[in-house]
Amino acid sequence: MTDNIFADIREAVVTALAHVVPDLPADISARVEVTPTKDAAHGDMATNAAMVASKAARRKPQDIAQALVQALSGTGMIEKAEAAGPGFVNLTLHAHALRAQIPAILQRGEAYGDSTGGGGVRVNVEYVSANPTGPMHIGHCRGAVVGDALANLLSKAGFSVTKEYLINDAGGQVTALAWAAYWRYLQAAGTPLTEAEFSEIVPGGLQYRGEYLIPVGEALFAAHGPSLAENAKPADPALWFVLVRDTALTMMLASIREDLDLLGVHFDVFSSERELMETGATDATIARLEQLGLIYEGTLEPPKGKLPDDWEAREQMLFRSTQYGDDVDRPLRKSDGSNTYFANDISYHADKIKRGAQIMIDIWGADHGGYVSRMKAATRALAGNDGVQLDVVLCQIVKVLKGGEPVRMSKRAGTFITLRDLLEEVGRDAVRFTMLTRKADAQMDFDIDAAIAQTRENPVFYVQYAHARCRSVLRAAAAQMDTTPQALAQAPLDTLADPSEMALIRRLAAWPRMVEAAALAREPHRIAFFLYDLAGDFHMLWNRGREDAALRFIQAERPVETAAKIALVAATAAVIRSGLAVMGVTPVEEMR
RNA sequence: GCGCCCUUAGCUCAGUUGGAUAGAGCAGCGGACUUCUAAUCCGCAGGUCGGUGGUUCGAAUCCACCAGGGCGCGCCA
Repeated sequence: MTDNIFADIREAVVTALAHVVPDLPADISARVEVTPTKDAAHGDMATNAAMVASKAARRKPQDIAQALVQALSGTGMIEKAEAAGPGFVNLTLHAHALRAQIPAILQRGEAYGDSTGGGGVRVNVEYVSANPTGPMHIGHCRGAVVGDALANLLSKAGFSVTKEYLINDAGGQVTALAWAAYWRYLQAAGTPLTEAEFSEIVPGGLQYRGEYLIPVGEALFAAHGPSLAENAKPADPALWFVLVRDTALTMMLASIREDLDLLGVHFDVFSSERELMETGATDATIARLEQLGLIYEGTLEPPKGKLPDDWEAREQMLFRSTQYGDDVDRPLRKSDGSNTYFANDISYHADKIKRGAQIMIDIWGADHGGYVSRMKAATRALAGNDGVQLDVVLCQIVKVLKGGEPVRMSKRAGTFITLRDLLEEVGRDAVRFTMLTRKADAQMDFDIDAAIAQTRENPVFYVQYAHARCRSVLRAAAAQMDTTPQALAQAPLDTLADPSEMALIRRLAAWPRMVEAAALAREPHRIAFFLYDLAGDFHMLWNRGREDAALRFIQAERPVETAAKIALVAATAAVIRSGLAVMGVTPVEEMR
């Protein structure tokens, strides 16, 4: 027996199938599925066992189905088995077997649905990894929520999960940040220059013009006075660059961590790209690839179609990613001899493997989609026979709407809506839940009004309301009975028999299976939809109590029935909390 | 030009990894409050799953081609 009633029944089916079809190859029985039925007329569960075994057994699916029906009917939890359609076996469980999930849920509480299926395999989930060059914005937010929920989901599914953030504190963006922070410093020092005049002396021009760097400039001036400039005019970068850069990085990272904290996202590991580079890790990684014969000096074909203005053929160090399924080989060195970002990123992934990751999952923005195949190629090259695997989850763009109109500007950041703006307006729970109401690889419209609306349209509200209703009933019931989980788990449940009660129990029993399937697919949004459906089942049952007094949860004259119903309500609340915990959303006790 | 992602009801989206008659919400129409909060619920109506072929017992799902939308395509990270 496990928490997962589907896994239990599947075991029974596979065992029966082994009797019906001796010598069945293992890969065939691995394909046997036991799934919930869509239609209650088909019983509680259906299995495809007869159909997947048909070819290997050289028997008609219907024949095997008939034999399975014989073998399974009336055994264990199965009350009835029927062959149907092209070879399905529909299973109807004893009602008491389904009801038995309720005490199981009450005993486990939020841990219900925890699985050992992951086998403790070490998974590294890397997400956000925003450049520390400014505040977090809406684009980062989706990746943060999806990554965090996926990491929680994998933990629940029995994987050993590390949550990791890579600080991209190297490269040209950081140089640009230093110059932008230096501009704010000059302003704090009372420079006579205009922004345009300053921009002319900045290599590549002034970037990052948002107001968020003003505190950095002020902090630099407070700490160092006018000493980093010459009469409030730009001084030799040798005098200030490292200091300004590091101050800006430190303050930006602190601000990002504050934002993440407000979002409820916490990492186990922060890795620094610059530290990794300074240890020479990238050169070591390139040397290793060279040993594998995967490095050569060569010239890439120009991209087809419209050429970049400054295109010229150029020989550079290339990685044979085409050997691992990529379209073209990829450069590891720029023309000035420094490493490309790709080279550093290979090295970073090698580092994650070295630290013990068996599965790496990267959460990226959709604009990095073109990068997936080369990084997977690099991982395959590095992993050799160890079988370390890289999965990439791409998060598509989020458009923020308010009153149906796109929202773009942020006062603080200038060009984008910040995470903090959104959190202030919508709140953490609604942001997190709403971000999980779409598949990651589908574009999302985030409507601020819809996210805070208190109607069924808003799944955040609808699920929270269901939980609050559960708690409300439990508070009321506590006046006349012991409502602790331990006490409720002892309640006789035979009186739970109404179709809407049984439908709710079936939904609850499907939760462990949902956790495993969503974790396998790396799709945390499924949790949001499951909870929405579960809330619907509960609201329906609640309202049926208005029409039919026998379905009301608290019935003063009938303590036995009441105890059973309250146990069901408590189990419902526990599963909702279990799901919300994966999503990082706080369950509410009452609506106000 | 090439690669990746997407296309499902009027609108916004699910679809349990290839299963049975494709499901929700909104919008539309009709109902349910003396009650554990009606912020909810029930019913009706709404579909050529972008298109055409293919794979097989079986396709919204897999493959090929086509159309439309998004993202990307050597010294950005």
